[in-house]
Amino acid sequence: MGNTNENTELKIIEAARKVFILKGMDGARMQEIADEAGINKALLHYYFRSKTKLFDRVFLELFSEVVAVINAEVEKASTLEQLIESLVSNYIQLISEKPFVPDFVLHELNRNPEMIIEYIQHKGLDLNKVFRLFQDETLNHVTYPISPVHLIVDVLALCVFPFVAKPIIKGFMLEDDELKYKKFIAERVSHVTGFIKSTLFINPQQS
Amino acid sequence: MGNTNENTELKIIEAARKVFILKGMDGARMQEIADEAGINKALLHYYFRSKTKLFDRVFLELFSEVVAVINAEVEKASTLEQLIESLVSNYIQLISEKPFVPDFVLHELNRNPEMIIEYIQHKGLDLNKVFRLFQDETLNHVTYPISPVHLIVDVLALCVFPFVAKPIIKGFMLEDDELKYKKFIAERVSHVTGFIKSTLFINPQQS
DNA sequence: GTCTATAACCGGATAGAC
DNA sequence: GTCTATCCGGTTATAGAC
Repeated sequence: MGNTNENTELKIIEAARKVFILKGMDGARMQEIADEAGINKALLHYYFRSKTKLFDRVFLELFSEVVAVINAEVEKASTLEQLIESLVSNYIQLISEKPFVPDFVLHELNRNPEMIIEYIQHKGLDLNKVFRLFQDETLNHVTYPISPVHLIVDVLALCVFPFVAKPIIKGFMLEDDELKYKKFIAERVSHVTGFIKSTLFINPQQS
Repeated sequence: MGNTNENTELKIIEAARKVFILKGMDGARMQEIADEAGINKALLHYYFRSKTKLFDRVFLELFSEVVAVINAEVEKASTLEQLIESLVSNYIQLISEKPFVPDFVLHELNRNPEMIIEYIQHKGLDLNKVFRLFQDETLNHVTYPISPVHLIVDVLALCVFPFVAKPIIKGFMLEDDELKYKKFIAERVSHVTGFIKSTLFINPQQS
C-alpha cells in the first residue's frame, strides 16, 4: 500500500518536469500538467499544495542532477586532461538527451537567483578538487597557468551554449536543417576537447 | 501633432522593453508596463492591439540591435585576429550594460523559434565575410584550419555564457560577492581573447 | 489621445461528494 | 486518494466618456 499514491506522485512529477521544462514556471499551466499526468487539477493540489511548491520540487531535482553529473566526473578524474576529456564528452552527451534543460535551468535561476543559495547550502559545488588538479599540473609545468574559474566557465560555456542557442545556430545555417544541426552537435565533443587542450597543455599534438 | 503620440509610443516601447527583458513574455504584466510608462493599460492597447504585438515589436528591435552590433564588427574587420579582438571586447562591453538581454533573447527564441525565420528573411546574418577572412588566413598558414561555424559559436559562447550563468558563477565563488563577479567579468575580455588566439594562430606570443 | 470603468476570460486554489 | 463543481483573484482586452 502506498503504492498507488507513490505512482501518482511520480506521474505528477514526471508530467510537471516535462511541462515546466518546455514552458517555464510562468508559462506552465496546472491544467496542462494534470492532462499530461492523466489526472485532474485538484489532485495536483492534493499532492503538492501549490504550483510554486511543485515547481520548486521539480527544479531542485533537475538542478541537483545536473550538478551531480559534474561532481561525479570531477570525483573520478585524476588529471586535468582526463577530467576535461570525460567531462566534455559526457556532458554534451547528457544534454543531447535533454536539450531544453539548460535554458530552463538558466532562465529560472535568473528569474530567482536565491534558489541557488538554498541549494548550495545542503549540497555544495565543491571545486576544491579541480583547484588541486590545477595547481599540481601548473607547478609541474604540464599546463599554462590559467585561472581555474575562467577555465571551468569556458568548458561549461562551450558545452552548454550550443544547446541554449540552437535557434540562432540554425539561423547561421541557411536552410532550416535539423540534421545539419545534429551533425554540428556531434562534432562538438572533439572540437571542444581539442580547442581547450590546445590552449591548456604544453606540447599539444601538432604537425 | 504627431509629437505627443510619438513620445507616448516611445515611452511605451521603452517601458515594455524593460519589463519584458526582466520578466519575459509570460511573466510580464501589461499593468506593470503601463505603470513603468506612466500611463494606463487602455492606452497600451490603443497603440499596440495586444500584448503579443507589443512583445513582437520589442523583441524584434532588441534582436536586430544585437545582431547589428556583430554585423558592424564583421564589416569593419580586415583580418581574423582583429575581428576577434574587437568583437570580444565590444560585445562583452555591450552586454555588461544590458546583462539580462542575452537570457531574454535566448529564452524567448527557444519558446518560439519561428521568430528567427521571419527575422533572417529581411535582415540576414551574412557570415560570408567571416568565411572569407577564414579561408584567406588558412591558405596563408596564419591560422590552423578550424570550422568557421564552430569558431563563431565558440566566441559567442565564451562571451555570452558568463552573463546567462551569472547565478551559477556566483555559486562557484563562495561568499555571494557582486564585486567578485564584476571583477571576473572584467577579466573576461583578455582571457577570452587570449584563449581563442592561442588556439587559432600559429606562433602565439609565448615565453 | 487619454482616461475610468467594466467586460470577458483564465488559472490557481478549495469544498465536498464518493 | 480521486473526482466534479465552484470560487475568486488577477489579467487581457474593450466600451465609452472626455
